[in-house]
Amino acid sequence: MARSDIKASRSTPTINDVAALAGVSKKTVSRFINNSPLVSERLRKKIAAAVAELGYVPNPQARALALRRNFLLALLYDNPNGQTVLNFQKGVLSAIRDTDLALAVRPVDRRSDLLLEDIETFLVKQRPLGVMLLPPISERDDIADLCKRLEIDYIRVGSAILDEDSRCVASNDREIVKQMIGALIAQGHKRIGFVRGPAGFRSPIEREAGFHDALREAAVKLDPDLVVLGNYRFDAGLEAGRKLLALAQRPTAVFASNDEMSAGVMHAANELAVQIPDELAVVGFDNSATATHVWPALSTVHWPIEQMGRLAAQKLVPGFVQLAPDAEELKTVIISSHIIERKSAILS
Amino acid sequence: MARSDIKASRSTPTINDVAALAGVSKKTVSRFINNSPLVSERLRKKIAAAVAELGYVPNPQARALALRRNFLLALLYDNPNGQTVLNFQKGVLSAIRDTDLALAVRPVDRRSDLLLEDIETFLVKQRPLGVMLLPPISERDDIADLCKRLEIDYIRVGSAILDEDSRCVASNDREIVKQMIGALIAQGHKRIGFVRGPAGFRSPIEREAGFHDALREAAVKLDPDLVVLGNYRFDAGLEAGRKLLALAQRPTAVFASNDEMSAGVMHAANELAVQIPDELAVVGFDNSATATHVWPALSTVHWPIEQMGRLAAQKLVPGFVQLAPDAEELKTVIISSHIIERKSAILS
DNA sequence: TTGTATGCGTTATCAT
DNA sequence: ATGATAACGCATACAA
Repeated sequence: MARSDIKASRSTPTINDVAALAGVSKKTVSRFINNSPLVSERLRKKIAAAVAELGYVPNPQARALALRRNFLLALLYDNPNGQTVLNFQKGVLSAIRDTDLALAVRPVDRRSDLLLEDIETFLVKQRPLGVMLLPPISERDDIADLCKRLEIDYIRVGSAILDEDSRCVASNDREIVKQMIGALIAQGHKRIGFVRGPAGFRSPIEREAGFHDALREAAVKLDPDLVVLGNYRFDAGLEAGRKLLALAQRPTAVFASNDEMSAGVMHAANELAVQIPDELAVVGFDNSATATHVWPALSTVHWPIEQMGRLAAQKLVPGFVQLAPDAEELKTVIISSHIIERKSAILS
Repeated sequence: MARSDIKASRSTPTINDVAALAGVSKKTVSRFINNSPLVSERLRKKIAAAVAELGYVPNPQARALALRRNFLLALLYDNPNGQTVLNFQKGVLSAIRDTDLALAVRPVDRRSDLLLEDIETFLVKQRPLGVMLLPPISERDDIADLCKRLEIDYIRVGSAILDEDSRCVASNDREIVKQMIGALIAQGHKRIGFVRGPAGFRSPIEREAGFHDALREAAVKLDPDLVVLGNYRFDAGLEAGRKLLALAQRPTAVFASNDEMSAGVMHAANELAVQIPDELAVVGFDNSATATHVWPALSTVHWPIEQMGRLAAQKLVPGFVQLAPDAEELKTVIISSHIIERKSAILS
């Protein structure tokens, strides 16, 4: 091995070893590593050979110290639907696969008084290249401002455009819900129940707006009794279903603002032996695993959260993604959802 | 502000600033930071005051460089059930909350030829304090050996003890499945279908062993037709259910090795209008979200994967966990599952 | 118990 | 285009 005549570096080779073997300075090797154009083709080759021979891998900790920045993407969320986090995470990871980047996940508590301090501590410590904010905390301007102050890039993810285009990834919830409700109306439904998401957040608002849009467009009048509040959890869906099915004039269809609540609505129907979809059509939103597990399988909106994760990562660190998407793609802000028809509601 | 008379450090304060303000050397501050006993009470107070005044936070990147070790826990997994990863992750995060530690997640592909190189590259780059291996890759000795060679602590998580006590966290799958099947037998079931997990892994083996144990103990003879192979996914459960229900002598109960497959079995029953639990009792394993979403709600084994995550983190970095568990607790290896009775099978 | 000098592996500055 | 030298912020070895 030629290694021995260099420096007897038993441990992992450093930039110095590469420089010595290639007969150049550290800085030149550094330039090579960072793809600087300021390296002649001749030296480039020599260095490449040295790197290969030594099996040199740049030390990210040292780079982090020198650059005051870690090769890390951070994912901040406040415990929304577990599937949401997981699927988003999956998208991010697929984007940074074969990359020097790592993903750090960080759950936070939006109800804590120390939320901002918490996040600041985390960001100051980890100094990630960028931060991805999942709903509902993506809606908070103070968190975005904090990132700006700390000079850390961020992407806000949501059901609507929450920031300038380069800083956000969104889905078209309002439009797709309008389409879904429209499909229900086209099937003859006139009394459509709507199980809303929790108050104070954007996605429930967007989805409800789509509901209203559809009714308005079809000139179906809104019965306030048919709109009930939920919190995106199964039990809320169950309660809402019971309430809706106890109405003197039952709805013939119910849209729940996410799949988990849809499952609750279906349970309520099962309790009363109300047949789905014959006596009650049920549709949801997310297309989570639950959607296929319930019986009958749930007709729902496919929320492209995984793709949103991939896009978020790509927009955050365009230079790093392997399959460098073309500039056009990086300008994308909205990823469209689509409707999936299964058995819980006939839509076409 | 006294800050100005120190060094006009506009940016984030470093250990030097603290040393200057407290009138001590860097090293003493370093000792203070690392809770060294070699610091007098007098200096300790002065330094604490300086730290507080400056709002000093040690730079983890610098520490990482000096210590050749990152303040990071890594979670390695090969795409098992999404819920599993998520719940485990949740447990880990709850353990390292309010800690300097961060969690990096890393999915790998166990079928790739480059699996080991992939993991090595990741570990060499990130240099985490420790790595947690989820099943099924936790079962691979070559990965454990790699960690040893790289001198990175690891914890193997599984359905059985896979390594020395200090290096693993396990659940008692065999025992709990035996109990579950026993409960079914006690309810009078004699023909019990068993949907197995994928071949080549440990958890399916353990769970099937529990099944056999129970039959043997109750002197119920095993009908090979009642054991069918699955792969932990919904479709496999559906297929298995169809197969079992097509048998001349139908089973009166079915155990599926995870909830997702149980949901599939329930679909098969629904297709044939076989009533659950009256005509067919169905039980699962995991107690995932799906278990409550299906109708009737699934009686299942609660697999304490979140607690396992917490314990894994605690065992990996006992010095870091906030709520320092007593030594006794850290010796724990097996976290017991328990049975949850819902509506899909009467168990008591 | 406390301090000094040096190292960790990289990048930035400013020469040449 | 290339290189010498000084950061980056902390920890370790060794003195005192």
